[in-house]
Amino acid sequence: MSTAPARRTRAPRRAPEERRAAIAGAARAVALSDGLGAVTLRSVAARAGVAPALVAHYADGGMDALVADAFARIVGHELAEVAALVSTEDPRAALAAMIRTLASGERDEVTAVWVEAWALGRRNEALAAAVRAQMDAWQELVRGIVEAGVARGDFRAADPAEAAWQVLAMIDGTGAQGLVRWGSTADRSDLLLRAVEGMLGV
Amino acid sequence: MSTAPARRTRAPRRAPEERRAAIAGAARAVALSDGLGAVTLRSVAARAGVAPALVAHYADGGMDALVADAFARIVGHELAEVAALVSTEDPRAALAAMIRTLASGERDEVTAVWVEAWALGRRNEALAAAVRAQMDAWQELVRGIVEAGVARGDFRAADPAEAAWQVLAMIDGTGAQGLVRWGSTADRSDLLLRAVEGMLGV
DNA sequence: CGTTCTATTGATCATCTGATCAATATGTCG
DNA sequence: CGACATATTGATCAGATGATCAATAGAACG
Repeated sequence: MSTAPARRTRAPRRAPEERRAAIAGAARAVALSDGLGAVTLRSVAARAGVAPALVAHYADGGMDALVADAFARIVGHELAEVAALVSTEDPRAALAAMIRTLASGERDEVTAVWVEAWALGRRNEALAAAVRAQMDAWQELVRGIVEAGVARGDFRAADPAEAAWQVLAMIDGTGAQGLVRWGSTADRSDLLLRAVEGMLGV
Repeated sequence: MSTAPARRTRAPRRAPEERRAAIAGAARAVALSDGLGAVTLRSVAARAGVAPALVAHYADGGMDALVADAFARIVGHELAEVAALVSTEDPRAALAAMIRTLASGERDEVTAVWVEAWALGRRNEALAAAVRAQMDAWQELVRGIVEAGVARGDFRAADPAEAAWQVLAMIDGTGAQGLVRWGSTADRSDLLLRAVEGMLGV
């Protein structure tokens, strides 16, 4: 039965920056597949093919910082993706494209990361700071869309900054609900798009 | 310095149902003050003034079930409170009162419990079931208000059931954001009320 | 080749988790 | 008062967590 405890061969020696990046990438992968709460010294080490002590060695601010970094990388990547998707479109189409992408159901892992970040952020100050930063970045993106829409007369919003927060709250709330309720996919995007367009007076 | 490890006197013998209720109450208290994730065998035992083994003895479905029960009690209590607050008012006032209450900032602990429940619900099926049940109950309450408002001509909503989900998503999303962003209180209620009234065409 | 630097590791620690079980203490009933 | 039923407990287990430190191994350089 070869109950071999999966002996690991010694990891090849790497330049510190390279190893650091590999570990950060492993943390990101663990967070996406098993959740932010599963980002532990040992799980990250296993994913990176490295001894747990090495992860501790490179995690300067402790595991809290590594978790915060994994969150920032995941969400930052998603933001960049959506920003690229949205940049060329006119405001209404951009809003619809963004919502369709975010609620498509393939992003459940990212949504779960967001929800876990809000929860864990209460006990992990580094994570809380990262969450605030990413929320600000998202709000900026949405505000830009709203402002463009208002300028064009497509949207109606007295305060685009406030409207952006409202849109994000709607997106996040729907996503959180979907985590426990609708298994994976779903056409939550319709529900969501109608609500947001209602809020923006489309 | 009396580093006395706080020796506990033996807990007085109680009727099983009474003890069961006391333990459930302790779990509720721990969840409210330290979060759902802090509801552990030992923390609940300490709060109840009882040996950890006794908590395990009375937690029939394991700690998962105890956590789910604590969640259901907390959220169910809040629902009953809000339902009572809202029952006599006309729809517009009821909606405003509900939102003012929920976003008042004194409910941050309950909001945190919701967010943690969404996160933990992915690994705790009993909790996930409780979350679904409470979401349904809330949706029913909101739907009632929306329907009354539509009947009266105060609100405009093609599908009150869908509108209720949208209102809840907005409330939940705003609450989740507030957990990490705005320290405790805040006049999120204004932001929230304006958004919801916009959605309902007030 | 031999030396040096350092990336990597195994071992270990203290602490936490949920859980089980025999032993004990307490209340009740005959 | 004595015996029974059972609520309660201490001890203990296996597993997981973050973290530290001396020892090791590998590569680069003289």
